[in-house]
Amino acid sequence: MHDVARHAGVSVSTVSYVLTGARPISPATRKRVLAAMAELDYQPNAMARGLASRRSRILGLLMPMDDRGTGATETAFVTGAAEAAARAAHHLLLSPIPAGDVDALRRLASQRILDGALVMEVQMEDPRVEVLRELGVPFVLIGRTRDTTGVPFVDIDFDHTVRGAVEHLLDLGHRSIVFVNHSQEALASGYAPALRTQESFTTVMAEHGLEPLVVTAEDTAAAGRAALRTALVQCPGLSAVLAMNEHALFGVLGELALQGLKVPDDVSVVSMVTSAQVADLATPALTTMTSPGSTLGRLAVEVLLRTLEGSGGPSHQELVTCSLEVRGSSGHLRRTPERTPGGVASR
Amino acid sequence: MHDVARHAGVSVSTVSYVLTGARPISPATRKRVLAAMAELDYQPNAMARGLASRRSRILGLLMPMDDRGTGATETAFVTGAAEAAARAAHHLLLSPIPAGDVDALRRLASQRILDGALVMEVQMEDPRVEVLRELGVPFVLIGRTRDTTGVPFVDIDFDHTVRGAVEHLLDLGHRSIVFVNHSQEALASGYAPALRTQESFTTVMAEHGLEPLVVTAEDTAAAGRAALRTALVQCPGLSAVLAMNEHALFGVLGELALQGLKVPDDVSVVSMVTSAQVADLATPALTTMTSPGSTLGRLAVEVLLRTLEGSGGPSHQELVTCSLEVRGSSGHLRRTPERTPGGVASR
DNA sequence: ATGAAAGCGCTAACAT
DNA sequence: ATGTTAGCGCTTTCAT
Repeated sequence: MHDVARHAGVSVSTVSYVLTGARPISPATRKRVLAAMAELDYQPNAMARGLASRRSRILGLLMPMDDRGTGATETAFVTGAAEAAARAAHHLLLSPIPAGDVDALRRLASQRILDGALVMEVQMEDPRVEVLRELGVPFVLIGRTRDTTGVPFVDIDFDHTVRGAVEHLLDLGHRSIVFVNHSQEALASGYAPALRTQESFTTVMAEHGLEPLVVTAEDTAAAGRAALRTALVQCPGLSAVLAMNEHALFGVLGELALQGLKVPDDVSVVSMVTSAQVADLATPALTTMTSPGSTLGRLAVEVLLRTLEGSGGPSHQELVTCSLEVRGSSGHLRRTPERTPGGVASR
Repeated sequence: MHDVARHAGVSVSTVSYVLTGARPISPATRKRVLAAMAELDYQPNAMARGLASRRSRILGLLMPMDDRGTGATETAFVTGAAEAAARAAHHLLLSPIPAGDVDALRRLASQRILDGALVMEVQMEDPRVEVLRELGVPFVLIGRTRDTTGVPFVDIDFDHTVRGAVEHLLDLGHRSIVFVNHSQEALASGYAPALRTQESFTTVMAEHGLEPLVVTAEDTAAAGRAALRTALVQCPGLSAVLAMNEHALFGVLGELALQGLKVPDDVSVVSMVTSAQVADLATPALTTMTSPGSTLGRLAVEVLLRTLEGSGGPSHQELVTCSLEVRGSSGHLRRTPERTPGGVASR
């Protein structure tokens, strides 16, 4: 920077000010400085800037890496966030700290390496909120806690998503709908998307005077197969599956085929918060409430950066909707076949 | 840090030295300093350390986010790398810079924010190698270029992977094997895994005196379906599919079902460099050459950190194998049915 | 509109 | 084994 200043015949502070834009510089000198920078291939040292300005230009992406958070939907968040950060000349620091490891987060946040944080895999009661607040690290949740007063977040509108899916199935004439959710443990641990969708499902079904059948499953195909068998026992007349668990859903599809039940002729299937990529893997392709993809990540970064700028205003809260994309896995209710519970469909 | 020093009755440099371990400290004073740190909840300022030591303790994860690089296998790399970095008290900075954007990489590397870089989505001729070398940023490739002399890397042993898969199919009696690869464009752009596996496949088949049938497909189910139809036209007696393209493979599976061909009774299927998670999505579950998961990412970080420590030695190069996991999608050759090319199997 | 200089919070010589 | 101090390369008052 010293060299650039000499090269342009100005002081170092002037060079700094054309870099930061923190005070007006005459067009003439600015041009000379810029030229000198280009000439010398000058790039400001990030650590020095960070130390002097107390702004690292680094955003933390708090992404617990339990395998649940690792689908195509989450990857899209990351992609969106990374690109938005890059556009704003910021960096993204990926931290795999588990949601419950308060000490590790405290250590990270105390290092003053982050200007702000994006919190993924948010739980209903998430201890990270309190830690970040206490340590004065601005943050935006990708997801939301149970109590969202004063907490900035962007999240999927799960209620809207469930309603869209259920109404699609109702429109097709289905009345016996089973909801395949994540595992009991996921629910117990406060995994918000599972809890919220389940509650919405119960509510919506009740609104239509229908019985809300719910089964839970680990995120594996085997668990999905078992879940479908359970569902068929509890409701032999089952004509539609609504899933909040992609991995289990592929097991459900396999089990349906095994039982001789055709999709969508015998059973309609809708997968919620699912990417087009994943929808495409099944045959027929899955009707989905399509996850917002990179939008959510981008949005989160934009909200966070706005918070860092000025603000003081009310914390930004925003719900993004999933949109219904009808593919081959859902269709009109055809018939209500007699079925042997838990066995092969009678012919 | 000043406060900690006073609290412990020592100088700031002593505090610094217990932090860095750069010179011996008597057990007694070290204990006092540590106690003072704990007492005051002291955490060293990362920017200040970075500036003074010229070591940011940040590793760059250069991960171009074209959608190809976004499967479960790549996610596992990231997980492994993140955890290894955390264990070594380092951070991971996620950069989505495309492999071809030399300027953006130059800008990033010149900021001296990275102690080193992990390079993902490596191309056969990758311009990033030259840039990083020129700017003096140590790096390890996850993948490898065509010419690997003097370039540190960790990669999958694709030749071993292809041999394992082909030999499994040969053992089962299959002779008519089609290789479903990534798209023509991916090959043309120098996507190394696609090029290497295809070459190995051709070689191995030739070694056994067999015709190497190869079809390419975009990473979509639709392309996979089309690819299978093409393959059946070119080789109606086809009894096995070997895939290097997960997305297309699910299309292949769908098309096989449509054509009335059962897996594995009529056609055996093996997917290469595939995670158990993805293998499980299909019914029956896919026989795979299972990708090394988080190992590769962890290894890359360890190699990079070792390079940063001392080094000077020969650049570390390591190939990790995929191991055969036989699931339900592969079985003994049963028969060679007469088939109507491109149509439904005759019965 | 520009310059001079005092830090930012550490590390690492150079001391003893 | 510990202390003293000069930077690290910037930003940002306080000047003019």
